[in-house]
Amino acid sequence: MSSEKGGEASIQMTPSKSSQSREEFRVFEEYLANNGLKHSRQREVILQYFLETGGHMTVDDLYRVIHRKHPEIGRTTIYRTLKLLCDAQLAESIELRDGLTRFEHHYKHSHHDHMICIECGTIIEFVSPEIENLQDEIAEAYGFTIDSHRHQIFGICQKCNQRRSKKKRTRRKTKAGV
Amino acid sequence: MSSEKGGEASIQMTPSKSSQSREEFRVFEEYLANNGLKHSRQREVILQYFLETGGHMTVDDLYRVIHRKHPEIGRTTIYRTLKLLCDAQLAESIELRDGLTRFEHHYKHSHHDHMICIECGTIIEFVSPEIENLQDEIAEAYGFTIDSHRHQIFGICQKCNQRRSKKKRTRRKTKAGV
DNA sequence: ATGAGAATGAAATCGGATTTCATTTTCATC
DNA sequence: GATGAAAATGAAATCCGATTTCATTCTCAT
Repeated sequence: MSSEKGGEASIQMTPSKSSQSREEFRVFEEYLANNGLKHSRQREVILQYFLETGGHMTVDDLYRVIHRKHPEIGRTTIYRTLKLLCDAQLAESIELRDGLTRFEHHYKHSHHDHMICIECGTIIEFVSPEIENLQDEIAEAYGFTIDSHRHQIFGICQKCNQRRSKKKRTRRKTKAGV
Repeated sequence: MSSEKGGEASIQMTPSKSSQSREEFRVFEEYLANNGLKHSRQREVILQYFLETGGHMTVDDLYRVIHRKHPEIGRTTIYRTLKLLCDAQLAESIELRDGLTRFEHHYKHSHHDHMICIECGTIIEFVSPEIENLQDEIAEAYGFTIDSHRHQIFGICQKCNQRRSKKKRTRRKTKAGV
């Protein structure tokens, strides 16, 4: 799950030049300027890697990836910068059940909830306007004003289901054979 | 929220004799017996207080309440016993956003989700079969087998809403007066 | 160039939860 | 009722993600 050596092919490790022109960088610059904060090389690098890597990264995931090329950037700065990115609405933090905070891309990403595979860790995003509506109705019935919510479904994803049933079939065959 | 001095009237501090006859004690005894575990005075006391106090207690809430009458019972034992109660299906742990684990009564309590007031901490339980159905449909569409879920709505409860609007009105009046 | 204020990063600290370990308690067996 | 093996206890140590501290470095308006 936490990409250590496996999924490197799918994750861009060396930010491409084109990413430099991403809107997100402008948004971040603006945010810093509007808040009397300063630009820094570290912040730029961290945003770069945050954008390049898939969503749902932990601080440590990101730290390990960045550390290879930028061993001078510390964990603390990554913690702080990710918090800044959240404040700037570029990132959003989510917490599943493992106690780790993960960071999603938030810029122009619409609201969604999560299904999490408890076997392989895959995170599937889903949206259900119907559920959101029911939620609003329930809140209203209680005189409750919604600020935010989290809706997480834990279970076994399709791939792991298939892997499991394959294994079971094999095991059964073996048993019968013996 | 965490009952330190305020809501004591509503929380039974000295377990009544009648609580001794609760079914939960039998379930616990059975669980212990079936798993080669031993009965202990501490475990009985902890279960007693767990049942007597309202749901959604943290380990520390429970520790403070128990400590007054039973200063010899340590936090560690409370941690361990609550875990046992979860294993025995008498309790269920939930985690909100404050990083603390809370324990609900689970015995013969049906599934529900939570609305949490971000002002006063009140936890409202709600059930929505419609949402559960939609959830199942979504999972099925993804070939996902649900193991469990958590659905938490954060916002302002009715009481706090009223308190707020009252304050606002007063403030407006004051401003106008000055 | 320069200086005030912000950013950095290593190390210390925080805090809830878990583990360790020496001691005590439980309970089946005699 | 005594006995001993196994479980339970609790204080202290440890874990671990996250935050804070603080001396140093960097940014950037002037």
